[in-house]
Amino acid sequence: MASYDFKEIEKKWIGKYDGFAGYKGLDFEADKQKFYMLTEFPYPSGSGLHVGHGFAMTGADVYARYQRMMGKNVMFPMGWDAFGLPTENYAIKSGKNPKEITKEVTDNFRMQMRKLGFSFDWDREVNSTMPDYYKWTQWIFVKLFEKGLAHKEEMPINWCPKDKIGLANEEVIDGKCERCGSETEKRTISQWVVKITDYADRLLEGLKDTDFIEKVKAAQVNWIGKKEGAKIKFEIKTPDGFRVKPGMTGRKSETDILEVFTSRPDTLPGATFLVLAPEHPMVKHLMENSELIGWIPGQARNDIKRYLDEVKGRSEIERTDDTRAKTGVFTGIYAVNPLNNKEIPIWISDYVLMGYGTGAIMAVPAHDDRDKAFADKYNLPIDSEFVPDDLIISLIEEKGFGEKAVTYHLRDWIFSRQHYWGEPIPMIWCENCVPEGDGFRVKPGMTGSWIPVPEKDLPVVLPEVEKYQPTDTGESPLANIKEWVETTCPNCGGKAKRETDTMPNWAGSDWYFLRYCDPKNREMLASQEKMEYWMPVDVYVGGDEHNTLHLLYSRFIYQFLWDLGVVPKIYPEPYKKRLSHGVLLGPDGNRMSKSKGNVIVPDVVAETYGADVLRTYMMFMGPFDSTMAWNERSLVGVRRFIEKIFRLVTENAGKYVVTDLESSRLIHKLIKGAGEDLSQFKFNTVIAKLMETTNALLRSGAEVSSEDLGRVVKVLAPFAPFVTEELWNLLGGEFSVHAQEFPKFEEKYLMTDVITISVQINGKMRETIEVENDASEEAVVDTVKKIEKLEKYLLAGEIKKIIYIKGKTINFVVA
RNA sequence: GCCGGGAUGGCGGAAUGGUAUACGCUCAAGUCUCAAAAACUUGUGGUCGCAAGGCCGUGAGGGUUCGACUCCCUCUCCCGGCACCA
Repeated sequence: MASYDFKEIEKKWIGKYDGFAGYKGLDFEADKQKFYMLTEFPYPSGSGLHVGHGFAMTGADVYARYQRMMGKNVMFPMGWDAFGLPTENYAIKSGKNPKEITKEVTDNFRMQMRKLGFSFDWDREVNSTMPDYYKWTQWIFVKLFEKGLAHKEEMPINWCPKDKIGLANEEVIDGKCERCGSETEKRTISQWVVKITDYADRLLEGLKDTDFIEKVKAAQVNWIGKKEGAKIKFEIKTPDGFRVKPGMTGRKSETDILEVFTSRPDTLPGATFLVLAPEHPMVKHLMENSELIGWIPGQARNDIKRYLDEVKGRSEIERTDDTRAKTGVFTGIYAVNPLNNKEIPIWISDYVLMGYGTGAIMAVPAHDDRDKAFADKYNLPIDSEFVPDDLIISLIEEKGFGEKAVTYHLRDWIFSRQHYWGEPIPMIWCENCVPEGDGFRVKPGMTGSWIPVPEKDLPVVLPEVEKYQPTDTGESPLANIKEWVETTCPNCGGKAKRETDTMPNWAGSDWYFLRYCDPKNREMLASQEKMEYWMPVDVYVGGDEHNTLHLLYSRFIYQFLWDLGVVPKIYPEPYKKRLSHGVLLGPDGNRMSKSKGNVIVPDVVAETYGADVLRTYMMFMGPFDSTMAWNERSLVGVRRFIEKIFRLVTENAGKYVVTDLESSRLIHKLIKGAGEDLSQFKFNTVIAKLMETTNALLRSGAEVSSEDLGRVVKVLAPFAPFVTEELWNLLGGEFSVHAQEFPKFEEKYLMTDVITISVQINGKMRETIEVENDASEEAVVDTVKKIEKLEKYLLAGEIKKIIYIKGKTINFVVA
């Protein structure tokens, strides 16, 4: 019999799966339960499929195959999240068109995935950079605009001077650009902003409906960062006495009143000063409003100016470094603590952030370390008084100087990017129109307005440009294409200009799981019927790095589409279960990186060992969600296993009609255990069990029927698709093993007449004995008492108690 | 600091209240061979012992239980996420 030759086998079968019906999810299959298995679609980079992709996708593939074998109608799609900076940067360097680059790299990825035997349904392939796809990404944006959830705003943004791109808060890590690592600066640019904060509570609540693993839920909850507390109003003492109530006098309330947010209103009596963020509007107001000149003493005025300049020049990295000594400046004016009427000074410091709460805090040095540090530095008083927590809110509300309030860590989503390789934002600026009601009206000379591109004109196709480089003014290269920018207003037909910003990377991946349900639909993003059939995603496998942002954004968009009635109202969340896969480290135990030279390339491994060995090894390394280092020796161990099972089947195929009892027991035990483990994503122990069974059968020279060999082959099939197809074929099975049902175990083989139980004395294991399956306590006690070597323990004292757990153990308590 | 997850042989790991270390790697001995490799067989937690066997042993300490890797409390360390977020 020939030995295991993976090259031959993989070559023989690989083509048979092109267009193979068994891997396709059938819309509306009535006889079967649907199962939507999703794994993140990759960003196709020039360096090809990474072994990390291979690992995650193999896990998802194994599960999808298992579900198919369990009789489900499985949709397991794949696509390309292909907009993004690396491609753009490569285009800038090489002068190649990003479209062509994307075509090349996706072809390469697809070929690599085919080699690794992934059972994707290629009929459903999507590509976020194709106009027929991003038409709907743009359409969703228009809907956000129409519902008042998108608007353009002058916003200080994080600016990466190297990539020349504005970044969302979440794209800045430790004050550095997520992509290139350069330190970011603050710049004020007019940006599209999406009001995800309107959905903060929904996004929090919705988690209760899901079956996400704990750490994923925690990541979402943390990011949303809901905090309950109170907003408290402090009156400002003016030079001419106290202003009593907002709105009661000629002056605007903002002049007199400072509002702070606190999660500890009970510490209000201990508030000994107020601190404003340098960007707080009150600061500007006090400094620039001529009416208020004189409020702030001259010296303080100079100090404030100097401090504001100092802060402005400070990088994001410095500002968020909490080990840095606190800095600040006294404004020279005072506020009044509404609880005890004490006058407390108002300071400005950059440890208070404008983006959170109200941008102003009441400082309670007795209860807060940061306030304490500030108080110590500037010799401010400390007061540890507080009032009982349960009384304070009602007291505050009763007296009218504050109210219960909730604040969130989650910020609105900056949606503009000044780059070429992204979805154009489908908006047009018209000087002559203004919004009115649900629509627009022609009213020249007024403010002008942003008008969405009508659905019939979508998609706004990304035009070809000569240079992909962002402009130095911070505008996208699209701004240089005059004939594209200049257009007509959809409302008045007059001259108008297109938006030149493009969308962030996340936009295309927000809703791709919906498109898979109906990838070729030209009328809508997906038909109701198809979404109704396939949604929600049953299992979503992805990386930890997407547990906050991608997950949150896509849940938000789904909830928004739900409100629009675009997605069917079956399940309020897009994903039922979210699972995060582990990380593969290089052989040296470090993260794989080109500079460390420890990168494992899946193609190379597959060339040497075969796709089956590679896949099986990756699933055997450890738990699917853990971090593991690559180990070539263990890989060889898995190759030995595949060779053994190959030998077991080829040597016994067609030889026996009936399997001996002992072997049947082993095989049925395997089927039971493997099924349980597979359903819980415990892939490593499935393989361990397969190894155990294979070794035992080979060692005993068992007589195993072809039918039973087939059962073993089927258990291995999700892991090693090629070799199992070959073995299945050899056993006389019809193509394909991957269209077979997962074997079922028979209870009768799991029962044995004689079982081994442990004998414990005072809880300590002393001996194992063989007893009849259903032996009574008396019988077991009898047996034990006859064992000579146990006498010394049993006679050491009186037997106080005997605990007999049938089938497991008997414990004698001797004292 | 907050949140989440961990800590088991020389190594990756298994065991969710009942025989700790399954499975794989490593290492050793043996079979085969002129020899080596591969393959196969056996062994491989520590310690005492010629042996039979004993004692110890799942990060540390305590607790619950007839019995704890597993449940509870306290602590240490490691990994991941978030963070001058009031």
